[in-house]
Amino acid sequence: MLQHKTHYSIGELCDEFSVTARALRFYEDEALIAPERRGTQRLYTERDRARLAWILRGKRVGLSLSDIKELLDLYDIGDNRRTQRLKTIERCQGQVDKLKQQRVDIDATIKELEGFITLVKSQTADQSTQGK
Amino acid sequence: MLQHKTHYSIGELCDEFSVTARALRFYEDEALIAPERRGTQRLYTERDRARLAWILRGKRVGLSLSDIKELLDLYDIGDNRRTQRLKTIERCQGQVDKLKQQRVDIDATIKELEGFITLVKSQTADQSTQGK
DNA sequence: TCACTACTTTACGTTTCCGTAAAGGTCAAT
DNA sequence: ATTGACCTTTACGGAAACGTAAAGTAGTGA
Repeated sequence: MLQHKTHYSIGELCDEFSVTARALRFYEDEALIAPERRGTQRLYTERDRARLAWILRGKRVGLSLSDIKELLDLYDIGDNRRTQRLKTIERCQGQVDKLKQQRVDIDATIKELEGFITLVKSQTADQSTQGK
Repeated sequence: MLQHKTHYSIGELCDEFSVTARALRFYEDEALIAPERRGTQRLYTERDRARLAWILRGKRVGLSLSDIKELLDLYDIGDNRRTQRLKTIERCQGQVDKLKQQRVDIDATIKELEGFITLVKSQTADQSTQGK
């Protein structure tokens, strides 16, 4: 049975994801994760771990913690009222649009930087030719 | 001759790029742009305008102002020493790598959000079918 | 001359996302 | 019993990127 651990200590998650305990506690203060307790110590479940992965990826793409919280909450709500679902779709679509625009910007920036690199490299090649 | 203006006031640039004058002055304090002066007022050239566009796109992809400054400076330096050029290439390549990783994260996030949207939409469709 | 608009500087305030002590609790191994 | 590793809370600190008055200047039109 390939079954991974069902519980993680704060230190384990820190090591796995290369974040500080301070950060994890901060995310908890901000209600992004809510690990159980064994006495005073935190016990993270597999679900908490998945949420953490989501949080960190969200950060890498430039979402704020409150954006991330909102999206995570939307996943969880399971609210069946139609209006609520429409709002959910709207919010998500908004983020998707932002991310798509961001991808356009990223591609343009990569292109420009790579062009510049090529230019500088060609100069370096010139000199090394002369330098021989 | 299709020639655009050669000089812009701070207000014009603000309108064009939807940024506040405060932001532009802040970028100037941080040495990201250095407009001329006519008396006390700032006169932005076409080059300043291009730099501003670069700055704002850099921001949109999540670069810090100091990252942006560094890259802009690299464009300008024209330092011909070989070691300097190698450093330049290294820095740029580093940013390119970061941006490529970011694109991977963005694609994954978009995919996940769109999947979720599809799911919620299907539930909404169910209910509207029943609701008829 | 008066008013208006666009510009200027100086300077303190704000939000986000944690870093970094400080001071201590818990449990296992020596 | 004491060390050490790992955990806890509370609370002040700090960089980044501006926001936001406050108070003054410069040109323009009526």
